[in-house]
Amino acid sequence: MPGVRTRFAPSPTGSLHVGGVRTALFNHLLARNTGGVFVLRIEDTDRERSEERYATEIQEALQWLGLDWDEGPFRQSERSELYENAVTRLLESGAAYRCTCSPEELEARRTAARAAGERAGYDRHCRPGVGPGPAEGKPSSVRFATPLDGTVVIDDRIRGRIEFQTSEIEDFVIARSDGSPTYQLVVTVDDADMRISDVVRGDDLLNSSPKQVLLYRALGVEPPAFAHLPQVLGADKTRLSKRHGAAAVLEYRELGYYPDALVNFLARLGWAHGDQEVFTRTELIHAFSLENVGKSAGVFNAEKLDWLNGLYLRARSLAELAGDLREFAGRRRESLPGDAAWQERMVGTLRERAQTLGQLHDAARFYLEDEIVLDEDAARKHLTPASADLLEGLVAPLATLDSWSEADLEATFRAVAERAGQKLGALAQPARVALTGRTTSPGIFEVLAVLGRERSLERLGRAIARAR
RNA sequence: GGUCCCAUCGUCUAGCGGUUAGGACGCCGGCCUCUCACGUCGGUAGCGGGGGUUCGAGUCCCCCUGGGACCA
Repeated sequence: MPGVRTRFAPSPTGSLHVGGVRTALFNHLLARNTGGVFVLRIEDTDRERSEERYATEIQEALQWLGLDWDEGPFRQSERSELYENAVTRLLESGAAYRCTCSPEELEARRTAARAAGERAGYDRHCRPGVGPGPAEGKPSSVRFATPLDGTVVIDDRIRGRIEFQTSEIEDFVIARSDGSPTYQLVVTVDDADMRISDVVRGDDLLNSSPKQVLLYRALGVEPPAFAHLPQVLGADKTRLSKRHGAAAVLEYRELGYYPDALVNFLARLGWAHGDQEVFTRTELIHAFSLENVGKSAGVFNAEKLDWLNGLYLRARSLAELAGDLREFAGRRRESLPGDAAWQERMVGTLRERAQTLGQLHDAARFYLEDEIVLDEDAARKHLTPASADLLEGLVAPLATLDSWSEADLEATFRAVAERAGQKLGALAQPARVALTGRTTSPGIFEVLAVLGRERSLERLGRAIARAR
């Protein structure tokens, strides 16, 4: 069996979105688990809508996700000669013919046909031996001469056998009157030229597969195997677009998601391996198979991605996580104060409460900035005259505490609370608001320990003043 | 309009004729506890409908319904 060769062929007409990434991922996994080759091809034949910045962005996104390719990126815009040759060959072999019908003529006959209750497709007016033939001296497009009868069978690796009657396939255009080749032609010529063995793509292209098979035959090339992936939908079950929160993949980087988490999540959207939810890259590569890809469209479940990302985040060592946060803050054009050791202690107190680096960074604000943001509701509830007295009782013992350790801090709190005849919570909550500005935070002793004595006492003092 | 595809908890899914229909996210509750979270234990919730085939259908076949894609 010749080696597996898969490809990902995006058009640079917009940012790469998560649906596209999943297509790329499945192609990548299929190539990797068979020891095959993964090809990247930029389908930039549409000069009007293609933009270089998107071509660049797509590659950056794939690299960020670790979806490395073995060949390419090939550019269709640099391969026109190949397409022109193919059109010429098809014309010469009689598999295609010139058509001089103008858009107006086509539209008129189409309307008439529909009124007469007939098929709306091209009427084969210019096809030799069928219609009157092309007119002289008019601009011509090139159409494929679809066999008048017969069937095309797609043995889809996900959906099984799908049969198309060629009589239902009209004589589609393969080259426009300006000579530019159409999608059907270009894709087929490239896939054939690049010896793609498995075309894995979205099921929105399912209906164009029989046309491509016909082209392969006419070109004298054995068609590849096909696998049509179900769509990825937004929460409202419509196609993914900008409206669905983060659509562009690189936005997930800006939000602080891990590429491995996103890949893990996307792999499980439409594919399953028993009950397993969490996969390393290696496991993914070994476990993946097209046969286990589902057929129905799937909704992008953002909460599940968050959960998974939290798992990946918590699996990082403190040193790694501190490094991740430094890099992330840098991306936001901010930097972290303190040395690496202090940063590690800080993220250690926060990581169980964050699912993304963005959340981690936001939650770290009271550590990072001198001025805390005081939540008004929290202050009203916890910074009262009564709690001011309680907090006051903390000041002297903390100021003279021998070691600023979590254990000693806790002992001090418990002693102060007990002397006041209060539970620990009655003291801890006001202290939390005083130190962090909020009612929820890491453990109060951890917070004190990381903040340090000076900053802690200063914040306590200010809170007491405000509470009175 | 034509062709094609799809259909198990709210969501992602396991299931490949015999299961108390399993797991995960979410949600609800218990435990842990200085708050929140993490963790842990438990709970809620599903085979779209109708016909067949079969001793027996979530599973196989047909129809309907409902989604969707492409072409026009």
